[in-house]
Amino acid sequence: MAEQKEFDPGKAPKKRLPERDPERSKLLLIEATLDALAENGISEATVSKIIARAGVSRGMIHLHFGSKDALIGAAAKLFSERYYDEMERQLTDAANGPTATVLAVVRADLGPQLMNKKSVAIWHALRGEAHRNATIGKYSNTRDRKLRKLISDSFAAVDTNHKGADRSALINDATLGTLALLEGMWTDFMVHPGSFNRDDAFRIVYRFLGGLFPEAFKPIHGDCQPRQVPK
Amino acid sequence: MAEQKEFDPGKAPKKRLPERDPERSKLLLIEATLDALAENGISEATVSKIIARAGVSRGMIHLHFGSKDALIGAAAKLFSERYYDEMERQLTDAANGPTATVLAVVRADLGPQLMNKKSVAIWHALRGEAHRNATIGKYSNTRDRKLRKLISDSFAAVDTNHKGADRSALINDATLGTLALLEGMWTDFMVHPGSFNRDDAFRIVYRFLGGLFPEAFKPIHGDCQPRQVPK
DNA sequence: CGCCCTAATGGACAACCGTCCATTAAGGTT
DNA sequence: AACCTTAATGGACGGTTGTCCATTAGGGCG
Repeated sequence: MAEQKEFDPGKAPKKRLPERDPERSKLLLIEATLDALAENGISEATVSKIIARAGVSRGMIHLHFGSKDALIGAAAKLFSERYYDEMERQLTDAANGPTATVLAVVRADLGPQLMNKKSVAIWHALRGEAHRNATIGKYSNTRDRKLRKLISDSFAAVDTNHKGADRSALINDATLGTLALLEGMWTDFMVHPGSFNRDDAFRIVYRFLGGLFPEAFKPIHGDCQPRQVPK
Repeated sequence: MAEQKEFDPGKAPKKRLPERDPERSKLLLIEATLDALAENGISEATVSKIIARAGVSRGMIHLHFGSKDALIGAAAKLFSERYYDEMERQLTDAANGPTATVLAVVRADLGPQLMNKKSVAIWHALRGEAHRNATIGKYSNTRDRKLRKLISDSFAAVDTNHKGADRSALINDATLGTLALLEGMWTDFMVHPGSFNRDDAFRIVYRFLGGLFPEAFKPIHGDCQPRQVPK
């Protein structure tokens, strides 16, 4: 099984790729793991299902990763890295000033490249196993910390009117609140994929920001709404 | 094991409870299931572990519930009912006016009776399996819908200044935003149980509410903070 | 070509999974 | 007492799990 090699028109016309490629095999397995997690949750992401998806033999997981848990850890690592890479890619597109940065983070997190059925399903599947697999916890925490610092610094640059304890409390509240709100939006998206609306979600976060920093995030009234979330 | 009957001083002095009690057995199994989910996640909540915790024999699950999935569904049902029962109990304590109701809901959801390590772990374990077990999805949606209606109605009563489309959008945003914020706080509590602070979480939600309804939820300044979260 | 290194295979393995059922026994009724 | 209903038991069952390893075979080098 799984030896189809795309499809074979006639007589193998351009067999240039090496038949043995450990890096490709690893990636195939990780990709298959993410697919399995997204589609069926952690309890269905078994060795048999994963190797069937990847189209490789049973021994590959032990050969390249040592164990299934290590494979899942590697999948969590790649997933986390891809999230942050895509986030950074979108930030360089529109990085002028702290206010724009915060809005760009929110817009990116709620956009279809980062928040979609597959990534949200993977995220929740991994969350449920984070306490059992140390690698998962490690990489979801890494992502979390990077994002936290990014927007915390932006809020610090936004807020130029306060001082002292008030100021640091406000920045901290804005950071934690924004992250919690986005986290909750991901859950909402997963639970109600049909009725969830990206623009509504963005507007809600914007209202939260406007409540904390009214000058930077001007209140919405009527048809003067912030730019729409992409797609 | 698990037949200790409290402790046995001498010669079984007061053997009054019936030896056979199907309701007690069911509850023992459900409780053991919730414990197993909280402690080890869904992948470790196996039949063997559950019956060992409950101290009953292997055949009980099939006898009383028909299958393991049905048992987990029953556990999800009880968990969900207990959440809402406790929520209502805390609401009757202080139910005067819509503003107070919303704050009571937030305070209750963030309080130690509802949001604690065990319940948060169970909640996330169940979330990950909701797509596979229809009963789980059913009961978590029921809870969600009841809570949504409760606070949505309260916001409608709070907001007496707007009208038309603006009004319904505001109420909807407040409802979705509050729920998402609370949901995100549960996740934050689970991921960072050490650094999470209930009062900070409450203040953040309060700031969100104050941003949307400034008259009902007066801005915080300095030492005039809203009442602390219990415990 | 023959040689070596190692990617890749796929079956063997014990351990465990969830389900089922023949059997035991508790507690009430006649 | 004998009898009936049914809660409870615990072992047996076929299937699947994740790990491991003896074997095969690809591809670069001498």
